[in-house]
Amino acid sequence: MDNQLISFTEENYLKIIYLLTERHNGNEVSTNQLAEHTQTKAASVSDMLRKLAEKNYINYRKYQGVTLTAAGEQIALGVIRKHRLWEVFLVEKLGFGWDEIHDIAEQLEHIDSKELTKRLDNFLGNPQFDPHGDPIPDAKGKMPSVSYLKLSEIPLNQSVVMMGVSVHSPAFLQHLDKQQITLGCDLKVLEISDFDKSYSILLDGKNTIFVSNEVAKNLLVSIEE
Amino acid sequence: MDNQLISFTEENYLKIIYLLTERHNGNEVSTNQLAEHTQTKAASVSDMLRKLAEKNYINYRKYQGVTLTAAGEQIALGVIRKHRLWEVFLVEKLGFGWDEIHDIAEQLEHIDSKELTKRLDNFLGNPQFDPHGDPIPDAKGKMPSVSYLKLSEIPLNQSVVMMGVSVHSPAFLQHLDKQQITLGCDLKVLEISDFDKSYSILLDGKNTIFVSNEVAKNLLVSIEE
DNA sequence: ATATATTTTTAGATTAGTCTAAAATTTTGT
DNA sequence: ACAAAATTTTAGACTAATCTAAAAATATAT
Repeated sequence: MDNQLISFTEENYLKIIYLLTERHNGNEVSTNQLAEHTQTKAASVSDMLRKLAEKNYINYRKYQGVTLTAAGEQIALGVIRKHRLWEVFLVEKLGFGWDEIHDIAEQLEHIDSKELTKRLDNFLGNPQFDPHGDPIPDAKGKMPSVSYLKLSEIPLNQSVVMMGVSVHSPAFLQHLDKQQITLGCDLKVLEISDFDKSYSILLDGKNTIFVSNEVAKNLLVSIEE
Repeated sequence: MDNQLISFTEENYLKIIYLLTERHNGNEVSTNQLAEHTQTKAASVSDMLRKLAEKNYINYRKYQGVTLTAAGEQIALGVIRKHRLWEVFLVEKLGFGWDEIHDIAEQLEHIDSKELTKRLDNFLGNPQFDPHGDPIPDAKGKMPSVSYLKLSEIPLNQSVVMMGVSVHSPAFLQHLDKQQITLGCDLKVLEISDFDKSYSILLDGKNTIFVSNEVAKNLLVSIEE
């Protein structure tokens, strides 16, 4: 519709490069990492990197990994914007669980229509965050600023609000559902076991729940003002 | 998601074969017709027909055109169902005009998730017709029965209700908008000009409007009970 | 520091979907 | 009915995205 210059596949690579670069605090992304996340082989990734570099979407020095150029980042942010808006739609309007939406949003993120994205954004009330707490870039690609901390870095007895998750696997999200841990809930770490580093947590000031260290590391929270 | 056996492109061919067969009252669709509607060349269509026939989605006798098998029809109906449901979404929920939605729905119709389609259908109130008046097949592929007549076939002074359009081009739909002809409005043909076969029509019992024969042929109506 | 292991790139193939040009078949007009 | 016109299919080629296997570059470990 709006643009035939970039393929579905190229969009995917740029999105993944963006997300992995972010995860690595701006450091280059390697060929093997991309192969893993694109579900292809390293050889295929190399080919695609050559192509994306030719189109000036990435900075690529052979054997040294890649980062996005400004042009590539804009495309990635557009895809991520659509992905996260559709996730809001799926949860808020269609009643999907946060563990069920990723694969559908992976498809919807490639629908090409500026007007659709704009109207969808409005229909949803211009949300700033998706159902996993991830920030939604605006139409110009600007991300809402976030400063989440891992629950595992919070001192004992400090009340915090649950803001997001750093893992999106259905298994993890379903585990949180079972424990009634949801975005916006109140958490206070009462104790960390010497034995297995598991956490005793006061949930919403009412119930005490127990979570593993693995869970605590992947809960993103912020301190109440 | 639900099925990787059929490509985006194959789905498109099956959908187009369905719609053209319907338009020709069940008669075979020719290679050239398909080439025109798929925006490809006849040679490409021949290749694809061989492939679709191998997969038993179409009945294909060389040089004789094609019809869908039961399997092919089910796939086509699924795509058409999604296309029309998304069109309802775009108009009813996002406020698009009926002239703006086709190209977006062409993309959305290939999103693969049974659960999404089911929830979308519910969210929209299980509509039976899309914004152009076309019937929406149900989850099993059953079409609501329709018996529309062309306005050009209706006797003078017979009141009818506007039910659909047989052309979906933005230009035609915008023309109807300008004349305030919308689905559900009341139409009565007062006179047909001997000179140019243009129609004088009483709209909603209030205003007299004039439409060309070309327009009258593409307005689908039904007689009020 | 250099041999070994790992990672990345290149070379050469494959598949899906498309194309042009030419051959085959069907339709049409007299 | 048959020559000319139109349609459809086949043959051979191209592009995008992928693969395996082998070569090249980089990283690691004693």
